[in-house]
Amino acid sequence: MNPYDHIKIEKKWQKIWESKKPNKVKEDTKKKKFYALIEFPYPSGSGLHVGHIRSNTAMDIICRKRRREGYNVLYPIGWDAFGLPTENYAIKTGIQPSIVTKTNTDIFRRQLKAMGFSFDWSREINTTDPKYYKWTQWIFLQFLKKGLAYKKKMTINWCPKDLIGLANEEVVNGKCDRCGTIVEKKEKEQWILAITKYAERLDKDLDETDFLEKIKIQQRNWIGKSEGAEIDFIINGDENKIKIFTTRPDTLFGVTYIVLAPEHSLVKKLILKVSNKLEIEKYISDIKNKTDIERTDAKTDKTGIELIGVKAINPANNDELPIWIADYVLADYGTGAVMAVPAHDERDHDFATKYNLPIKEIVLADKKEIIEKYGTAITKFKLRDWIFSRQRYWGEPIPVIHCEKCGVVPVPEKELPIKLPKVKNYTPSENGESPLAGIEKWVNTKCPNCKEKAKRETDTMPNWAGSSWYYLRYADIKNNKKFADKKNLEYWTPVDWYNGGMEHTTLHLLYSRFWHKFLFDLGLVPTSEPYKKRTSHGMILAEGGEKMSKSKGNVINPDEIIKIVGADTLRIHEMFMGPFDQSIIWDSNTISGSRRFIERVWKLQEKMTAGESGLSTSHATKIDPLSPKGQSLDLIIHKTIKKVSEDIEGMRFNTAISSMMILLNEFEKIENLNRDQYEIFIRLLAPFAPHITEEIWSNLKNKKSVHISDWPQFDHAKLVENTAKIMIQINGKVRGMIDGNIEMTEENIKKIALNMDEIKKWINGNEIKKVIFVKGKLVNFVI
RNA sequence: GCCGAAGUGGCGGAAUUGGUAUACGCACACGACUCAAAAUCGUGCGGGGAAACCCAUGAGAGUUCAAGUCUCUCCUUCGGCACCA
Repeated sequence: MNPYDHIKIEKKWQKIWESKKPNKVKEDTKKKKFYALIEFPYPSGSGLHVGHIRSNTAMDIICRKRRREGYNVLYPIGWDAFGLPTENYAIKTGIQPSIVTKTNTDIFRRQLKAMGFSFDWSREINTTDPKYYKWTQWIFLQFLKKGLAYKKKMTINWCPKDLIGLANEEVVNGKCDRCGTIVEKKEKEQWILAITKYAERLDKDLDETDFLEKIKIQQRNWIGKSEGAEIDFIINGDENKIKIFTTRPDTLFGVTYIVLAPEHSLVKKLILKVSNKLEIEKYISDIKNKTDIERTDAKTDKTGIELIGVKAINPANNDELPIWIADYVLADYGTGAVMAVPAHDERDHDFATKYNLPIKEIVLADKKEIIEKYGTAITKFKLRDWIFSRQRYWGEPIPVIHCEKCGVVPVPEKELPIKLPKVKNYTPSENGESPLAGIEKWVNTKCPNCKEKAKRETDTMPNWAGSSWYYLRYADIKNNKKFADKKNLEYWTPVDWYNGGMEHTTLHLLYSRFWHKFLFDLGLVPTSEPYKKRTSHGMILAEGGEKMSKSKGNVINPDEIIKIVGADTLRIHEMFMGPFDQSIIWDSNTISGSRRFIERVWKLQEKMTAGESGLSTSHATKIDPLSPKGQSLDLIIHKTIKKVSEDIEGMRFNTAISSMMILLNEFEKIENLNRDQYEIFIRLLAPFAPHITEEIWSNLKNKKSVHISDWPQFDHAKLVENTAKIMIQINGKVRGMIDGNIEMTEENIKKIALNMDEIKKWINGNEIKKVIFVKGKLVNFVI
């Protein structure tokens, strides 16, 4: 037997798979389909991350199992290649982003292939390919047509380092999600996608999905649905009314004052009537100078000022209420105005205490009645519309033209794609314009409508655009008439199982659900939800629990590990490390255990292939040896088949591997292992370690690949244990053990137990008050 | 503050869902092989105790014949949201 040479074996089979393309799939209506998806990677300059390997291996195992269960499995891969890091690298080095992307995807592709993942490489996509982003642009035009893409001058979150506008989802604790710089406010015309139009459905339709509960909860929190009522408060001696939003109309009788957000449009009008105009103006300008972090920090004291001279009237009891403006009321939620009920609401209470406002005991009213009499039932969401334009180069150009006469004119669909022109300087400008604005030849064009001189839009789309629909393109990547043919979509979609990171829950996952629903409404996709099931992997962290990053120099390079121990060992190691859904700290020292396991699997072949006739005879005589513990080996094997099968589906890869280790330990102890039994083991291990198992499988003179062999089925009959160790307990503590039969009766066991010295000792003449009997498990004497 | 997840050996972690706590692996110790080392194989490995036994699953109570698992109170860690009316 040759020593295990992972380099030779892995190269050999990868070459064969490369030429035979065993995982290339066709739409085959006779077969049940299984569409498995992992988040396509951003091809960064630091190469494949061990975290990619974790999630890709997990889904690879599931796919390999499903193929062998008869499914037609689509497991595709591509590149989400637009984005800032590539562009920043281009700025630094002067190398074109498209070239950087090519270099990086080549590296990623090589690394993924070296891991033996069973992707259908014939369906590889790249979001930066004009043939791909033609359709990203096309979908944008559909949004525009339906009025769901609009341009608006607004205060946006501006990252002064990246020189880019950010979506709400990209601002974390007032900082840029990408670089950590404190976000500034900037007035700018922006393209917006009206995701809020879909808020209700994005919330409700989660019910239909099989997403992990924590994912549903996080999305629901983010969408922030709350049901309540709008109630108008008349202003004394003024034709204007204050419309407030409340989730507790039943507390209307406890209202003691009204609060407007400082930015509320009514403030400008009411200020003309008040006696403290100057103070109010000063207050408002002070607020404007605060950053979001300063203003929204719940720990800082609430501030406010009364509009002296105007009063609002409570419609329920005609109380005259003071009107305040305060920073704790947000302009962009609800109506930007609240009715304050200090007896009920903690924030109102704090504020009332601070400013000596009355606190009135409340009697709860009938909610429905209040709404009927004084207001309108309404549902509000925290979700904001999606700021969709970026002032950068490396993204899809937004396909519209600005004409002085005709305004915003969509690029005619037949002119798509609007390709990114080559640029010399990728640096964005301080005034917030995309580098594209500097390319006059590209910018200056003709209006498709009136044929007069016009200018192209120079903003590009965010990196979330291409990933919002990529799973649809996999169904039909070569189509140049549609983003994907309906027939293909009907066969493959929805995605059956999508695994990805929790960090995308309120970004990519939400955005793509939104796009999908929009396309569904246009009749372009067959289902209203894109993904049936969504699971999530835990992150792999560097020592000390930190994120791995190039700048910290704590990145683990998979190439080195593959070279030293092999891809199969790395796969096993990452799956064995710990529970798949939990984050874990990388520890290179423990890989040796997985390598030892793989080597012992390799060595076990000797028992099979040793001797000239070893192979065929052991196949024929099927003896079922007993394990040293006296259990039938068949029983252990069938238990393992059950465990591995169930654990794969439940993503409990760590325990699946441990059960295979246990089986291997048994195999090693047994002299006359028969070939069928060993082959079952190899077939179970194959999804985890595809190279070594394929090699062993062929050494065992099997003609076809192990990866198309049937998935082992366990036999219920063989799972029945008839021997059992029966515990004898005294007061719930184990004091003895009987080797017995699972069918033994209570009387029988009692008789034996009461004769055992170690039991007699404990009973010692005490009265037996009660006996608990669990068949095949235990007898408990209560004394 | 609210929502969610989790606290088990020196370490990563198991535990048929209420029935032998610490599977599997790492590390460690001893032994075999070797001139020697590495690798490999074998044995041991929660704590206390000479033993009988006793004590241990973040802390404390409770339910139960029996609790890592169920209930309550509290503590800690990690994620998410956060002045959302």
